[in-house]
Amino acid sequence: METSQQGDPVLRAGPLEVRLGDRTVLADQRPLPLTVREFQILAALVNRAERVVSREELYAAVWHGEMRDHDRSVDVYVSRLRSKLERALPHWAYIRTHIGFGYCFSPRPSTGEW
Amino acid sequence: METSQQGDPVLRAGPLEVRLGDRTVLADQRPLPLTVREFQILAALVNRAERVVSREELYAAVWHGEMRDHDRSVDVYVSRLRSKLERALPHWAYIRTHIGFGYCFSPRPSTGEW
DNA sequence: TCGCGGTGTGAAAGGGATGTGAAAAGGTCT
DNA sequence: AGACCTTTTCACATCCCTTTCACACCGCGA
Repeated sequence: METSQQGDPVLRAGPLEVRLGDRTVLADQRPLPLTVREFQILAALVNRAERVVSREELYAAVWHGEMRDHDRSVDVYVSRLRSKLERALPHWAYIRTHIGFGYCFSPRPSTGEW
Repeated sequence: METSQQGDPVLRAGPLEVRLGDRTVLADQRPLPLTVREFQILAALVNRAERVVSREELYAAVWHGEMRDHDRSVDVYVSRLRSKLERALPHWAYIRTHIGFGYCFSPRPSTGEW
């Protein structure tokens, strides 16, 4: 993965820039404020870009524990993350749902109507 | 079998790429969305490529149980799988029917009219 | 030609999975 | 304590997946 001048890993995907090292996200060069959990979810997904990640794996990566049955935490934070990303970058989609398994970070220009 | 950077088993057959490890299928490099059952059927077939697989074996591989007489589940999902594959890759055929036995994953360019 | 077994596939019912707003609980600062 | 923000949990609506049924088609044998 690309790294910044300070050596921090950085991911660029369209107008989105995720600086894992300093816990910063830029959308069109503008800072996108995320809460701790939101950033952790995003980071976990970005670190596994283009791979389908199970809810259990995401949960373990963020909460460091066993996910209880029917726990919806992951879904809730993915929803909030999507919401912020979409408001900042309306013409891009980043997180895809894989029903029955989990999510996949897969940036693409949104095909929806403008 | 070939493996990806993450060490996941990958099968390439013409323009089709099946990543068994991360539950992803690419058609001409583009993600092909499959449901759980569809992917399981495909995975079971790919794992037995070029072999004729009985309905019973496919059923056991996906549903983990004894197939009831006259159960059509396998047929239905093979049909849906074919449908999605054909829509994504019109000039290729992947699943052959062996009447009275089952199916066989055997990729080949389609000979149909253009 | 008729009947029959085998297969392809559309359609519908039902249920599980997901998106998401909102309340409850917890933390931090002053 | 009070204000404010975040995390957690709950509840509900919606979506879409699975399952099952039914019908059509095909090839074959009587």
